[in-house]
This record gives sequence, structure tokens and C-alpha cells, in this order.
Amino acid sequence: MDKRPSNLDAHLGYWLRMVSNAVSHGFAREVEAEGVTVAEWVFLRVLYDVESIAPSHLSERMGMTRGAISKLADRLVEKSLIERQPNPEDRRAHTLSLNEAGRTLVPRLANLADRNDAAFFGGLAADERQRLAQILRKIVLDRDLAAPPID
Amino acid sequence: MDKRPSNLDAHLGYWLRMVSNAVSHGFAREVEAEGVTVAEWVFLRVLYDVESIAPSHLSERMGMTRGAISKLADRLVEKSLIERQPNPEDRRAHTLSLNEAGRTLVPRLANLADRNDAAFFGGLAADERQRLAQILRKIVLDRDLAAPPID
DNA sequence: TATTGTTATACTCTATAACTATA
DNA sequence: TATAGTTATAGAGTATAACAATA
Repeated sequence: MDKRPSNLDAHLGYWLRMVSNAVSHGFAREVEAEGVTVAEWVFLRVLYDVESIAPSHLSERMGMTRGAISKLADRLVEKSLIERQPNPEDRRAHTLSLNEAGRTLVPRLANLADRNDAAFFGGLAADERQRLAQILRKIVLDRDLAAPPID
Repeated sequence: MDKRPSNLDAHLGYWLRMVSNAVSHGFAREVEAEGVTVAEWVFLRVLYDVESIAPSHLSERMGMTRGAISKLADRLVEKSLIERQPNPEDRRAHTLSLNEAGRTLVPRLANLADRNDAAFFGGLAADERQRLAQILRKIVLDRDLAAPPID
């Protein structure tokens, strides 16, 4: 039996990747108009809630390495959306926080995210959307995937 | 109303991205042992069914630009898994096809894909997996996303 | 020595645009 | 001129590992 290799579309991961890429690309195009990328949006949105955070904590929160966070932070500093502060108590440590421009931008990006999500999943019935969210959340919990919920 | 920007986890796209990334990374780690990447696996799996295909057709099939296909093809030629043939009728055109090693590798990769998918979504009930597949397929159809089904 | 953060390096994925060789 | 394919360039995303400063 099973002489033939399974088809690509036999795997949930395949469909998931196709849909996820499309959603993310769509969102990427929208936020590009505001001068940021998807990863930067996540970074900024996390900062919005925490006031200020150490890069190492952010790296855990976002499921990225410290090096990656450092690079992202560089870009956002360059774009004048965040600031780095020294920590007087431990001079190895820093904290990151939004500046005025960053704080102003986040709600605009959140609106784009809302609209993108609505547009993309609007073709589903309300109960389908709920089902989807439920299943995805279950996987995240089961597998203990990265990012703890923000709220 | 809506003074606060919506949370990251308010969006289906956020959950989708988190799960999709985890599945793909898991699979990437597995196929790495066979010396290929996820994009290469898709490329090889498509070739397995069609015997031979023009790069331009493959680019449509995979939803990538011709340049990206060209680069992927370079790597797979270098890894001695595929071959490029000239087309005698139109000397601009080429075709791509698996060689012996490529043809042998695909079923092994398919097994890894099966196992990865099973491991990842094994925590879901059968009807949840079915639901998830159904919803994702509906989105792909609704939005007419890339890759036509392989089989 | 261990830890915080940065930097250096590298590779995949992908796009856009220029280019080559046909047709 | 239009088309098939390749090449050049670039940038996001990410990782690993080396490093500097400090603890």
C-alpha cells in the first residue's frame, strides 16, 4: 500500500501556510504605506502595552532571538518610532519604549489590522471564524507556542 | 468608543501566522536532514507528478516569480535532484524534471510531511482537523489563492 | 564566570528590474 | 516587439556565534 507519496494538499500545514502567507502579505502591503513591516507592527504593539521593556524580555515575548530583536530595534530607532534607554541600576541592561510618533502610529496600524482581518475572513460565517480561532488557539496552547497572549 | 488599539490576538491572522510558522519550522527542521528546504520540497513534489514542466508554468503553479523559480532550480540542480532540458522546438524554452535521486527522495520527504502533520495536529479531534481543513480550503477558494490543487 | 545586549556573518525567501536569446 | 528564462540587486526575516561591557 501507499506506493504514491502523499499530495501536498493532504497536509493541513500546506493549507495553513498558503492562507497565512496570503493574510500576512496582504497586511504587509497595507502597513507598508505607514512605513513599517509586519514584524515591526508586532514589536510596536507589544511596546504600546508595556510602556517599557528589556530587549531580552521582548525576545521571549515575540519568540525571537536577542540578535533579531536588536536588529528590529535598530530599524525602529532609525525610523524614529522607539527609543533605547540605559538602565541606571544595571549598566548592561537597556529598555525599549515607544516615543510620541510610535505611540501615535500604533492605533492607526491596529485599524489596518482590523480591516485586513475583516476583509480576509469576511467570507466566512461568524461561527466559522469562531471555530477557526478556537482551533488555532487550542494548537497554540497544546504545543505551547511562543507569544503569550498580550491582554 | 474604541479608544484602545485592538490587541494582536484579536486577529485571526495573528493566530494563523503563529501556528503556520511553527508547523513550517518544524517541517523545515525535519527535511533539513534530507538536505532540502520547504520550498524545495514543494518544488520537487510538483515535479514528481508532472514528469516535466516549464519554469514559467511552475512559477504559476507555485505562486512565485520566474526569477524565484530560477534560483530554486539552480539550487536543486546543484544538489543533483533535478535536471534542465532544452526544448528543441522553441530554443528559448526549457523544461525541468526530477532525476533519479530526486524521484527517490520525494517519497521520503512525503513521509516526513505526513509525520510532521500528524504530530502537529494530532492533539486535535478528527472532526476538528476536518473543520480546519474545510475552513482553510474555503478561504483559498473564496480568495482564489495561488496554487491550484495538485491532484 | 554568567549575563545583557550588540555585531558579524550567513542563508532562505522573495520581489523588481535589467538583460540575453530567441521568436 | 514580445516572450522565456536568467541574472543582478535588494531587503525582510531569522539564526548562530563571537564579542564587549558589566555584574
